[in-house]
Amino acid sequence: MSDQEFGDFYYHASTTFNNEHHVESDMFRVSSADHHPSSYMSFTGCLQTSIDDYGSLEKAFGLSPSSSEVFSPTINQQVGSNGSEVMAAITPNPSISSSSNEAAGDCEEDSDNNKNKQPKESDDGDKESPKKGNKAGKRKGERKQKEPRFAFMTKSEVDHLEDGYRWRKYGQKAVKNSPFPRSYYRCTTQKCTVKKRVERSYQDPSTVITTYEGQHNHPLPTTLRGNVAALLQPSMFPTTSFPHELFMQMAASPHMINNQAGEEKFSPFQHQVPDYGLLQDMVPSVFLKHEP
DNA sequence: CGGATTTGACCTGCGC
DNA sequence: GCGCAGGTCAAATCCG
Repeated sequence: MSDQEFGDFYYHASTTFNNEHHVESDMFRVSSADHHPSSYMSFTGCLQTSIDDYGSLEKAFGLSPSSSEVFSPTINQQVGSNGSEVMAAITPNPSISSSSNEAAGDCEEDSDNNKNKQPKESDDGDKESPKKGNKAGKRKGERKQKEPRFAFMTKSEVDHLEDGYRWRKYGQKAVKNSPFPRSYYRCTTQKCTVKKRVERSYQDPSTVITTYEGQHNHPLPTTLRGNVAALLQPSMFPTTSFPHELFMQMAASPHMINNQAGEEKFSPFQHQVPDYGLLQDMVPSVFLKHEP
């Protein structure tokens, strides 16, 4: 099923479901000498050139130049059955000190993201601003730990792909050098700090780039979508480690189109969502490592 | 009517 | 210091 060369980090895996649905994953490391997370990148399809900096990486993903993400180990997954395609990147512990992505780090220290939401009654006493005070709630000098990030690209006509969780949109911004806006979502579950950003690639408008930040600290909403909820239940994953949880979402989300209402409108493939065993075969072991 | 979305304003960090 | 861009807030609005 796969050939695996973690020596210099090329990974390819392919899996066929029911002789019909074919999934391929590719991952490789650009520079074996570089330990920086950015040394990992997506390969298949989108990258044919050597990428040595964030800029080219962004271009490879069709991101706006300023929306710099540090992509680390990357899966490129292709689901052949319906033409949908997913390419993914994981940032287990981004170490960059990007400014624009500062908010990503907010989640960790404030277990509940209320600090962001209630700046006015914040303890800092800077209530001078009638609208919002220190909305970020960051104390100067404080270094915020960034949440792990997971980004993937999906060929889809809808921006917001259903992934089993409930999200509330809290913002939308125009993206520089891109005609498509970026949308910001937060998990609606209390005390869950997970956020995601959704934007279209300006290079390939048919591609949606979704970036998750943080880890869900709760099971899937039980009211949600029968089989997928069951498939993604933490009981299946006693310790829901972030990467493979999202890989599950990767596997499922391209086929769950914008179904916030909750009813099931899955494509036939959904009923063949791979079980954990299959995923273990599909996903490099590094992605399946459970937290201690 | 309550929850979700929209949207303009505001905040922050970075580069120049 | 200023401008820019990303990210977030929260009032207004929409919708079931």
